Amino acid sequence: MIMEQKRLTFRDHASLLRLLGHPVRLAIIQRLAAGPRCVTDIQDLLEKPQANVSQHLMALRAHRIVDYYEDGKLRCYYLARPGLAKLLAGLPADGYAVVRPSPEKVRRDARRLRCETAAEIPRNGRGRQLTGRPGRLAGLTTGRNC
Amino acid sequence: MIMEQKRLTFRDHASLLRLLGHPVRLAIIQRLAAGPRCVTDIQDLLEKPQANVSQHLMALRAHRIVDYYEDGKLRCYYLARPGLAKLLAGLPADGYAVVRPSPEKVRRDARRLRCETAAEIPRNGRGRQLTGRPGRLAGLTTGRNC
DNA sequence: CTATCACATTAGGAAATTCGAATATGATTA
DNA sequence: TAATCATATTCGAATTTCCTAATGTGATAG
Repeated sequence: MIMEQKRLTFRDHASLLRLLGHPVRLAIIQRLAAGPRCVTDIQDLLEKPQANVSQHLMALRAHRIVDYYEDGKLRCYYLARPGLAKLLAGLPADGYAVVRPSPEKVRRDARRLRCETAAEIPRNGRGRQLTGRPGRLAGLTTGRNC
Repeated sequence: MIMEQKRLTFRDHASLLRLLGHPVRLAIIQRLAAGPRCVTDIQDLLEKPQANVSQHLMALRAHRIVDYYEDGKLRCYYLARPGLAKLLAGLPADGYAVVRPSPEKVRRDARRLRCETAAEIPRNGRGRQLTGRPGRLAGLTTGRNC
């Protein structure tokens, strides 16, 4: 089995997350996680108009989240990436824990990283300046540290 | 510690995923995963204009993905939900495995679920019909099974 | 062959997002 | 106090997303 490791960019991830970020599409994924379904059944379960469900399925198909086999005149959709669905199912439990670190530590760490940034960024001469920003740094404003 | 278990809907999940579904916001989260940062540093690292970074931070703040402490005239942003960032980091490895089940099994399972659907849905008389769909089912079309 | 079923596709407008430019604000420095 | 720095907010336009209505299509039933 040949694996293409395509080095995914933020853009790739973002478009996948945007795709998942729709209530109807999430509902479709949840239903399909329980087993394959034909389009009409999905419609009935979600109580959404046919064209709309079809469009969302098309979108999911385009990113290979789902796929289908034909069965007579039915199309049996199934999850092409079960791992993704499982990840989504676990999202609230893992992802929603809010943390409140001590202000002092946050401030200290931010200052330290700020100093490292000055070295990290190749602002010698003038690096790439894609946007019309002035480019502060190396002249670190307030003599707070470093 | 009191936990509000707010029973999250698809709508909630979707809006969170949409929020994460932007390359600049993902980049911000990645940077903050390495430690807290002030806004100017984030700007420099991402090479994006100030207003834009500020807007994205505002969006992330609104969903409590990030928060900040003040340090003089700086604002030190940090991840308020580290678990979410970790989940995002692991996303490509876990979520991208594509599966290809046998057509026969998919078709069989879809048929079986289709039959269960007929019982599951309370279409007696006429249930809620939010959308103007005709409402097939119980009259299962083709005598394929059940 | 004709009708119907299951689904896809197209077209258009409404709504939401995104971004840059300009402006505002509040702390700090001179 | 005036100037500046770090950041936020507002405004409007460009772009994208979403949905409904209408129509197209291929398989099957009659």
